[in-house]
Amino acid sequence: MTRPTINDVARAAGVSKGAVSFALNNRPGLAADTRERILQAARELGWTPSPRARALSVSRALAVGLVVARSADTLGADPFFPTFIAGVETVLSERGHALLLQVVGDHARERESYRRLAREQRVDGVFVTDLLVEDERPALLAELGLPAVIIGPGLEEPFFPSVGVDDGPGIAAAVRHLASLGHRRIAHVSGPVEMVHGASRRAAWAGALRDLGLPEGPCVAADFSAESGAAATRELLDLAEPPTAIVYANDLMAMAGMSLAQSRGVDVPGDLSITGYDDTEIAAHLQPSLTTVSSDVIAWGAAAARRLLELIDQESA
Amino acid sequence: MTRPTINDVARAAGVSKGAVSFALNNRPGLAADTRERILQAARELGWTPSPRARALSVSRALAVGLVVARSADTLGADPFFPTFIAGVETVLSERGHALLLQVVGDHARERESYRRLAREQRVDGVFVTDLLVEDERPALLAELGLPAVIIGPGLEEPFFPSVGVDDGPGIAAAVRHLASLGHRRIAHVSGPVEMVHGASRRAAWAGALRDLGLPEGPCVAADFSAESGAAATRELLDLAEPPTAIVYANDLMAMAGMSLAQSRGVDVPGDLSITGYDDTEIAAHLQPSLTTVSSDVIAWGAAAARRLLELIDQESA
DNA sequence: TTTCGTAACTAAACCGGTTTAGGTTCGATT
DNA sequence: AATCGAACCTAAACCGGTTTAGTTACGAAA
Repeated sequence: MTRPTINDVARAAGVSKGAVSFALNNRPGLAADTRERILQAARELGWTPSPRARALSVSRALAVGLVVARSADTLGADPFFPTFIAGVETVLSERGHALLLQVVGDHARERESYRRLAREQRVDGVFVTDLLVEDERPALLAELGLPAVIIGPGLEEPFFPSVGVDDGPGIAAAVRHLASLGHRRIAHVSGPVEMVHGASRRAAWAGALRDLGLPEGPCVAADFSAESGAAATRELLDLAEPPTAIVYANDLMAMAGMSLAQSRGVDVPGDLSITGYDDTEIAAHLQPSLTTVSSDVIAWGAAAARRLLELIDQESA
Repeated sequence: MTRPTINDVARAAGVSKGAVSFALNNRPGLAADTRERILQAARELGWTPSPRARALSVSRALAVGLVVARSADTLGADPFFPTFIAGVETVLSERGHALLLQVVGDHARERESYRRLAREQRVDGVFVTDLLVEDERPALLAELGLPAVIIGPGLEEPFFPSVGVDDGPGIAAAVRHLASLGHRRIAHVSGPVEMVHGASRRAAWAGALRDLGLPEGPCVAADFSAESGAAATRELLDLAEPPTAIVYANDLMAMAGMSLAQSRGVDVPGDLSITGYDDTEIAAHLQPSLTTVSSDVIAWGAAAARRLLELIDQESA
C-alpha cells in the first residue's frame, strides 16, 4: 500500500540505489541493458522519484512562486491571472515544477512574502506582476538572490528579465480604429501611472494620436477598478468640450464608463465611442458590444515560465 | 552567505541538533534555560527550519493543493477564486503550509492532476471545487487516500467533508425582494444543473417561490458564462408570457441578460427586474445597478483551510 | 605474465531536519 | 551504600533521493 522507494526498485532490479538514480537521470556509466532492466523494474513497481527527497538532495525547491498583491476585488475582476496561470502550468508540469501561489493584501505583506519564500527556500524563482515605475522589488529579489521574471513590459534600467506583451500596438490599433470612425477628440482613462502597464498604455495612446497628427485628448488616471472607471468617465463628460471617444486601459473600466454614459443619456456609440482592453468574455455581450483588444495570455504564461526555468537553470550551473 | 542549518544553531548553543529540534517544536525534556539559550542562538543566526528537510523527515508535504478545472474564460470572469484563495492563505501561512495551484482545461486532466499530486506526495490534502451532482472525484480522492474538503454545498450521500455557504438564504432573499416589488412571474437562469451549486441555487429559487405561495416561473439552465446568460434571457423574453423578473445564478449572466434585454427595448427595471449573485464590484456600477447577493468569501476560504488542516492532522495521528 | 586503463557498478556520505534508543547525573529510597 | 527513577541531553538512525569516491573485472599494451 505504501509508495515504493528507490530502494525497492534497486532491490527489484538487483542493483544499488545509486545505479537507479543514474538510470533515472540517464547519466553515463551504466550498460544499456542494466539501464533498461532498472527502468523496467521502476515501471513495474509504479515508482516515481519523490520530489520531496529530490528537493532536499539537489537543494532546489522544484517550485516557483507567484505573489499577487491586489485587493480581492481588483483581482477578481481581472481575467488575466487565471489564464496566465493556466499557461504557466503547461510548462511547469512537464518540467516537474509546481506553482506556489500567494495572494496578499498590500505591498508590505508582499515583501514579507518574498522574504519568507526565499528564507524557507520554498521556491527556486518567482514571477513579479504589476510592476511599478519605481519598484523596489527587483532590488529586493536581487538581494535575496531569488531568480525572477517580470510579467509585463519591463524596465529599461536597471535591467531585469521580463516577459511581456507590448501594449503599444493594441492600444494604437484601438486609437486608429476610433480615428477611422472620424473621431478627433479621443480621451484616455488610464491605469495608475505609477504602474508600468498603466504608464505604457497611456504612452501608447499618446503616441498613436501623435502619429495620426491628432491633438492629445484629455487623460484621466484611474486604477483599473469599475468605480474609478465610472468616476473618470464622469470627469471627462463634465468637460467643457467632452471627448467623442474614450480609450480605456481595461475592460472593467470601459464597462463601468459605458454604463455611466448611458445613464446620463449619452448615446453609445452614437455620441460616444468606447474601447476596452483585455477581451473579457462579457465585453462581447454588452449593448453595444465593447470593442476591445485581446492578447494570447496562455502563450504569454508559457513563455514566462520557460524564461524563469531557464534563469533558474543557469543560476544553479 | 549561505543559510544557517540546524547544525550551526546546535554548535552555537553548544548542544546536539536533537536538542535544537526539541526546543523548536517545544517538546518536553529540555530545561527551561537550555531551551531559551537555543532559541536565542537561533534568533541570532536568523535560523528558520527548512520546510524541505522537514517535509522529508515528517513525511508530509506541508502544502495543500487546489485544482481548478475550468476554461480560462469562465475562471477569469469569476471573482470567487482570488478572494477565496486570499482567505485560504491567511490560515495556511500561519501554519507553515503553502498553496499549490493547478489550473487545467478539462476533467480528464483534472483527474491526472490529482493522481500526480498524490503519487508525488506534493500535497497533504486538496480542495475540491465546482462539485458535480454525480461527481467521481470524492471516490478518486478516497482511493488515493488524499484528505479533501469540498468547497461549496456538499453532498448528503456519500458523506464527504465540505465547507460551504448555503446558497439558499441569499437566493430566497432575492426572490422575496422581487416579490415585495409586486412581481408574480419570477424566472430563474441557473448554472448547470449537474453542478451542485447550480442545482442548489435552483432549488432555493423554487423553494422560495413555493414558500411565498407563488407559481414556479420558467427556468432555463445556462452555464454561468455571459454567452449562456444572454441566450437564456433571449429564450425567456421570447416566451408567450415572459417573466417580469429574473433571478440569475451569478452576476456575469445577469449582466449579459440585462444588456440583452435593454438592447431589445425592454426597460430595466421598469418592465423587467433582475438580480445577480456574487456581488462583483462592477455590479454596482451598471445602469441600473444590479441587485446582488454577497457572501464573505475571505472567511469562507479561511474556514475551508482550517477544516482541511484539521483533516490532515487527524489523518496523520 | 605483469601492468595499466577503463567501463560498470557499489558503498557511503550528504542534504537538513525529526525521532528513538541510550547514557549521565542527581536526589530520593531502602 | 546500593538501587532506583526521573530529568536532561546526546548519538545515531531515518526520511528518499543525489553524488562522489572507490572497487572490481576485463581487455589491451608492455
